[in-house]
Amino acid sequence: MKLPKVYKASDYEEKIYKIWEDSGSFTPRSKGEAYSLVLPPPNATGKLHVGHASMVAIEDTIVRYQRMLGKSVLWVPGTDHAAIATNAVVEKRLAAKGTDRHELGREKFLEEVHSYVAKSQDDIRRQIRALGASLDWSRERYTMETAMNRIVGEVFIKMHDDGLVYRGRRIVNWDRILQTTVSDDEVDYHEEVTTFYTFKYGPFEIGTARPETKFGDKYVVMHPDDKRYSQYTHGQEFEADWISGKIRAKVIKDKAVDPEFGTGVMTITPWHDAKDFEIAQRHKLDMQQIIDLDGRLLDVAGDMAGLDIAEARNAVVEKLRSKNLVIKEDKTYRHNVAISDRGKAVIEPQIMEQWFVDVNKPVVKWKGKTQSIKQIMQQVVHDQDIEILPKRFNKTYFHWIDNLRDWCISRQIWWGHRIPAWYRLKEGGGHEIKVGFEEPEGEGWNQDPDTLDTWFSSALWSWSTLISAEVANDPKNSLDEMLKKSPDYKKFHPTNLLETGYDILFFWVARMILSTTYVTGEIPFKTVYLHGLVRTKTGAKMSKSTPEGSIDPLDMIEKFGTDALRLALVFGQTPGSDVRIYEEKIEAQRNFCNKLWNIARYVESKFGDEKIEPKPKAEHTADHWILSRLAVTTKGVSANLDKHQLGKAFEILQNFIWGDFADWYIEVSKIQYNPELLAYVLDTTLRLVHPFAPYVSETIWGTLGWRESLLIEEDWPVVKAGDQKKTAEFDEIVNIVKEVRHIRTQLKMDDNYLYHKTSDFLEENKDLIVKLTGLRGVRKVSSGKGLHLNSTVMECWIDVSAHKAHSYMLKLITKREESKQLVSKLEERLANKKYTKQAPKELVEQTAQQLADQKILLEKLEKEVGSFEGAIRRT
RNA sequence: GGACCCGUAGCUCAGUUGGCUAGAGCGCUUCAUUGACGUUGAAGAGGUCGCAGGUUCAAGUCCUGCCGGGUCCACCA
Repeated sequence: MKLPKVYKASDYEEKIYKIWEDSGSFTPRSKGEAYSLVLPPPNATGKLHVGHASMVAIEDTIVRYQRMLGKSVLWVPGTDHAAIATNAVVEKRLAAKGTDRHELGREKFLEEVHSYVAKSQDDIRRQIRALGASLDWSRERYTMETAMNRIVGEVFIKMHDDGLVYRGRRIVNWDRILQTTVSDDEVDYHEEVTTFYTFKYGPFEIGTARPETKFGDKYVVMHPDDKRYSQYTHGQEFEADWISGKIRAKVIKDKAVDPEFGTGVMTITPWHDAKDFEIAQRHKLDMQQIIDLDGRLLDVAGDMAGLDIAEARNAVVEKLRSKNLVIKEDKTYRHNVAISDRGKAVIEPQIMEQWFVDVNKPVVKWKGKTQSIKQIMQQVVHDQDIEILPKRFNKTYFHWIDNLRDWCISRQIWWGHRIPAWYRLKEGGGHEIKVGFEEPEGEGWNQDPDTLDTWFSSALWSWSTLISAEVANDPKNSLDEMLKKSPDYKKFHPTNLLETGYDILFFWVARMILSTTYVTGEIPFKTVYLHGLVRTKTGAKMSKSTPEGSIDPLDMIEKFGTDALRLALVFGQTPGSDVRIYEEKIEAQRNFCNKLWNIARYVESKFGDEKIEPKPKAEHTADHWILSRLAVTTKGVSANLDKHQLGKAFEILQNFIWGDFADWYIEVSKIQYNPELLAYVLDTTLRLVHPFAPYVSETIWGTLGWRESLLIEEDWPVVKAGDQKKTAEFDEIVNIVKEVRHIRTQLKMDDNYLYHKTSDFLEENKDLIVKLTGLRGVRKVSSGKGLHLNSTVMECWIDVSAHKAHSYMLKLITKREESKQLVSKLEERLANKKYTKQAPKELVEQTAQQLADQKILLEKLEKEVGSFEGAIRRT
């Protein structure tokens, strides 16, 4: 025997992956319809986590299926430079060495990052490979490679030329720890209980949770309709005693103020609050910076200048208290604090000059109309050019776009694509700005030190990965020429599928739609499959900080094998819903792989050295039955894979392999042996299972050696008309055998004879039944009046001792009661005129038929009970 | 404050546009098993489908309200 008794995944996986990769199976074939998708690029310095495993499992399953359908499939690998995250890691390493980026200088710092990335990039590549991902590594890309830099820069320049990218002075989210701006989407809000103060401010009472920002406040704002303050007019000035002494303040009336909240009056701090900024802009008010970029108070704070913002609150309150200006303190006030997603610092809004993408400017051509990128983003999903799975995310998507503001794309970190813009001091003040790769002519130009938001470059991923590096690196090529000169782009774009987590719908998916429609005039992908989060057994999020229940994919691969891990992740997988993963689940799938392995072992042992050609040649009843089941399974698996319902597809397949093939057909084959068909069923099963469990299926395929080619390159099974016929007879056998087993178990009759009313059909299959039930004999009963296969229990007359008969009778009585209930229920239903009139005809007919059948069964049951009662009385 | 999702067996979940006696896997109990199988096979127990109304011949499924759990967005000085 060639196959060992147990499938040990780790003995085969690495070898198999190498065979696949060397064979060129991962690169698209020249023939066939194109099918493409990109791997959402993992962080180049990241470590593989179970989320990656889930992503790869889903995508690889789809990719292998499409490949087996004969398509020319491209799945593009790549890694992401993850600007802020990587920048932070390297800065931390520098700090440990007692230095920092400023001491090192920009160039040295970037060298440091590059070498750090290069080192860890290999790890993630290896780990993705270990998952069995059939990615085309010859086309691997990296978001920070030089070609990408060129593409990203060109897009920036193009957007600038079209007026979509502009330099503006606006309020942005400032992270004081990372020392950079972050986008709205990178800000989280955490609820916090804090003190809400009410202060006396001139003739007013104002409320605030942030006294430490109030130094420069010189406007009080109230709703114009608020009757309590109707004696004050807009623009009216007054004097107030405030933190650093007497100030002159002004009354502003604005509808943004909620009269219900607090006293209905507030002061504003435009420099450090988005809403205040808007009010100030509306009324053209002065704005003053209170807090510097390190989070310290500026000179405006007087003797408190230089104090850290976190420490300033008490000082300010004490000062006001000493002036008797504190009226009320509510210590139970709940509000949300803005926290930076990456740096975990409290976000301090600041007014800064930054680069923005204008989402409302109608300058983009789409389907013959000139529109804003916001409108196009809405339209492509609305028109169903792009389908989002599950559908309910459409609503979330639209809602996000409705609230979308101009996107701040400049970051003050060094690691990233440097902004291709140049500044020069203008005579008489101000700056002159030029946008372009090359330093402009003339003296005194300096390049913008800032870099672009990571998502600005990630947003180009669907098509930038399809542009060949040589074409992109040639400075003569414009963006349009790059697209035209790239055969991969022409063949594979738009991509067919984008598979990613719903948590980055906004970060990435929406922005890909934004950039791609603008630059290429095409949608980036046709279908978006949003998978859920991977959770622990108890439903908690898997995170580094709470490792309880967390699953390390690499450990699991070693312990149970890649296939087992992948199957556990695909099991129950449906778009948009979270999946729980834990060891028992993986172990169960390991057992499934082993089951498959042993099916193959059995078949192989049966064949010995015989050369068998797999053929769908059916001879016996059971043969037709298994062929039919195989056809139904193939149909079901294919249909669900087409719908991206991987969980369902696999469930159908697993039920077939375990329940039909192993438990029934293999058992039957021990009596009625049809080698060609047995081989055929195994051959087809391996094809069906390959997208889900590539390693074990390929290993078996190779060991059996029935065919020259690799399984990965083989064709997906096709269902032929007629494959589904002739199953009724075997279904009967299955039913009878099940029933026989059932009664036998119930009565614990190990050696009793089982008398059958039997027909010629039963007689013909007698050996089979004897074998399958393990019973010693089936005796034909001569008094048989013909066979009623449909009424299950009645098939068996059992000669048993009285107490066994009694328990059997109880069983019969239970059945009879159930049957009675059903009969009366059905009768009632049919007696209902509204039902017979209004329900669909087929349904009524069905019900009538069911009633008739049930009545026959009931009659039989009653007779049977009667005869048993008689029998018991006799003994 | 706005939106979305979920609540079905001890656990994890299926249940299509309302329609046959509400299902699966795991776990548990019992029986069998040296013959492809880290076991596996057969069977059993276990459910007022969160609660209360409504629509309908018919509701786990549709509608309304409530309770409980979760997620996203906005944001209040």
